[in-house]
Amino acid sequence: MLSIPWENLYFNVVFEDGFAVRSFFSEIPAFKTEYIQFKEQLEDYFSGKKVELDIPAKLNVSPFVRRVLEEVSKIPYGKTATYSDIAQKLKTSPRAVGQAVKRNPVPVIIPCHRVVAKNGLGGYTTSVLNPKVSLKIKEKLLSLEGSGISF
DNA sequence: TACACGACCTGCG
DNA sequence: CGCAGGTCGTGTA
Repeated sequence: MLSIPWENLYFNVVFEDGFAVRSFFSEIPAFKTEYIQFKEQLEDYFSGKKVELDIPAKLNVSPFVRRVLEEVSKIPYGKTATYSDIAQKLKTSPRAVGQAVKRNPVPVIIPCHRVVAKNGLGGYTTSVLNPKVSLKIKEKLLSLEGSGISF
């Protein structure tokens, strides 16, 4: 487990057998951070260094969601893709993609914040926080990566 | 099986 | 602008 401070929040990750299984944002640190392998990598990321996160995750999701998240993982640091881009690659619909990324158990580690709507930002519902705050997080993650998005 | 519901998109007025 | 209609995987019953 670990909790890393960022902005006025904390980013928390749950590990099992060396795999990330769940991550979320919270106002209060959810865990007492023990030493783990990926702490420094994440701290670098949140401090604004351009690091491609490389953290193994164990996903307990449907085959379809897995395929979508697989595509999402390919979006490079600082870039974005639209829901319909991904839909086209997987021969499905943008809405189905939206549902799939919504079920991403490990936000940030699988960069679902890089998936945006064609006209706008799209949504973001990870964490225990309310939707408005969540969306703010998405925006800040994108600007942290310097995606050059202005809304 | 059936149905309602999206972190969407497109076309029409 | 607004809005209907299309889309397709999921959860629930």
